[in-house]
Amino acid sequence: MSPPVKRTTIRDVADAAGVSPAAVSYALRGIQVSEETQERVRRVASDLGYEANPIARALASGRTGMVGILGPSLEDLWQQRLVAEAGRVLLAHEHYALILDAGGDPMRQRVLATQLRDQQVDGLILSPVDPSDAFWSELAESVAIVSIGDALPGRGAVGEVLFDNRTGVRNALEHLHALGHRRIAVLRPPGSPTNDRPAEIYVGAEAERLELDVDVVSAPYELQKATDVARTVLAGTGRPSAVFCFSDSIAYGVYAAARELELRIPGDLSVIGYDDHPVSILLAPPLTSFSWDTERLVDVAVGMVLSAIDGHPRRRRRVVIEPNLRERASTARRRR
Amino acid sequence: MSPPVKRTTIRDVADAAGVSPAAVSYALRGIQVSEETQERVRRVASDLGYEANPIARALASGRTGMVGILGPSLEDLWQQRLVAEAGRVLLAHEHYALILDAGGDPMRQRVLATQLRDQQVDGLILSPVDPSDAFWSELAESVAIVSIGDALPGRGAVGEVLFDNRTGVRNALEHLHALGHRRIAVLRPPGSPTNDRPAEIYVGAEAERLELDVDVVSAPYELQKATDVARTVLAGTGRPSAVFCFSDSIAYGVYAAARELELRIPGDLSVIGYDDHPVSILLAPPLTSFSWDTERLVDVAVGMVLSAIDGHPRRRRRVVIEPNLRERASTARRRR
DNA sequence: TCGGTTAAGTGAAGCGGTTCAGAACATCCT
DNA sequence: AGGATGTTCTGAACCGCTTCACTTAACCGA
Repeated sequence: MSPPVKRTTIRDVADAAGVSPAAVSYALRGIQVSEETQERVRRVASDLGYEANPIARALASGRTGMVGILGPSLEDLWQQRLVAEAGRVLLAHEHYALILDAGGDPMRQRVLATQLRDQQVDGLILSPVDPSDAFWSELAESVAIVSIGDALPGRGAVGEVLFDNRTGVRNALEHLHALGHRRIAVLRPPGSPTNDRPAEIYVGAEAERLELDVDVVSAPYELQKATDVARTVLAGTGRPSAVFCFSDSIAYGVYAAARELELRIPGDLSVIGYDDHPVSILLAPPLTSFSWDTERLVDVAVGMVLSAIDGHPRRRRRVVIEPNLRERASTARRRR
Repeated sequence: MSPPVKRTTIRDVADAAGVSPAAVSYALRGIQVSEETQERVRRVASDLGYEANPIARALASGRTGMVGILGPSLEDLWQQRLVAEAGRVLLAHEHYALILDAGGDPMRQRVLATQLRDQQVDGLILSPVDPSDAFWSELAESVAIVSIGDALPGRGAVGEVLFDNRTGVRNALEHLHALGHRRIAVLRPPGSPTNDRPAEIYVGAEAERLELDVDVVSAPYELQKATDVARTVLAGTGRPSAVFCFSDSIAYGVYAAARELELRIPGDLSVIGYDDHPVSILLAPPLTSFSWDTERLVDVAVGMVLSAIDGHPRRRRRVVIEPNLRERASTARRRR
């Protein structure tokens, strides 16, 4: 590897074109020099197969062209989709994605975010973080942050793409209520240690309004662990007749647990997911879930970081994505 | 963003500790200087909250600490898993993953790989590439490459993690043969333009041996497009009674198409996948598939790049992963 | 004709580390 | 005692690009 093939540098191009390195630098970026020189330099550069060294460029310009993407756990299928899509969009805008996941540990998420900042990423896209943690707004001081899913307090983030969780929760619970379900479990991913996530507040409020007996339980994204949690929830006395999961991945765990316990879906148990992952429709039975326009979401989020990086109008933008209940076969009227 | 917070540099630390910048550089990496000085420098550094600038370090040392991971398409669930896992392992070894996907276009894969090399990644992990394309072995001259799935010709790659596709194909076809299937479609991801992928050769040989009527068709990873291809395959005259897919994602497309066409699985159609993605077990019916030890695969692959990067024994290593047929409910005896 | 603009291009100083050659000093061996 | 050897640390030259301040030359209007 890296044999002594001397990389052609900007100086080589400068010499060959009979101009200064500075001129080459300008020419290749199409500024400051005459059309004529630009043309000539470009030709020489391509003849020599010159490609600017991104590292040197980053050091000199202070911009790396990299955007960090940090989600709580890439075990979650939806987040996998999210990062894949984001990487694609970033690349289309000549930026690279540095993708990290916190393995479900909120503390680790902080550490990694700091690391990413120190790694000199130009921007950061954070998929659900704990909005009550001041750490994030502080971090936003030193790097352009776009938050997905949760609003960051203060004037921190340069952009926010939020889910209308309140509506989602309402629709889900109303749907289950209408089907006769009264005892419902809500499985949410592990989040804030303080337990005061907005989602939970919404759940409480709606439960009260609809006079539902709702239990909120934290469940990891990992299929195996989610299954364990679901097993516990479903095996206990006073088993809920319906489960609402804040992630399709978690709902898959419920499916697995239900199978083990020989509970039929939707006969014995109704299940609702969140995210509407493409494969959810292929499950047995197809999963009722909330869908978002993920592509648009990613487009918007990436657009926000990039424009912030380019120093564009700092006006903070907030986009709210509406949930869309896809009713399929995993929910049914409660059997008595 | 990036307010005028002057980063603390190595020089600040040097001044504060009363030594030269060089000494700090050495001390922090634990070489060349006395224990005593190391200790002192470390203390000062942490007091000042000093973190070495990775970009500057990369420029000076010629090593970025980044490893590129390039797969044909992140639409494929298994590849999503692969990169997620690889990113995690790399991070554990203090390296970052630069993840790209070629969107199913082999040509694009070449372009991106070059880009990644120019981006100064220390190593490259390539998930299936066309092994007959000399481009890859040439690229291997200038960067440490580990190839997953296909062998690279020549003494190019520093490592290879191969699937024993021959065995996989044999097992799959024998399994279907034993169930009475004679007319079988094989769906493989889009690969080499020259169509001489080993997998195809194996298929041909096995088909001949077992006297099977096998049709090999190229199908994209994307669920929607895979469904389209599957629809065509299943709707034609002389419809196969079984389909073997070289990726679970593609098998999902078959499921979707079968549903549309009202073909029952496994009643009217047997389906075998490849990769055994965790959710495949939850499908209706659970998908028969080949499983690999993905975690081990990733560990090995990452280990190979890293040791090559560290200039360790250049002996090229080749590991072959054995397939493991997980027989589930998507295959059944052929109805007559 | 001449000062004032403007456009095109140059030189050199960084960016923040790493690393090589050598200085300074102590230690060892004969 | 004196050269050989070793250890610890320093100075300065990079790594390859960007960018600021400045020079040159061309052009302009009065």
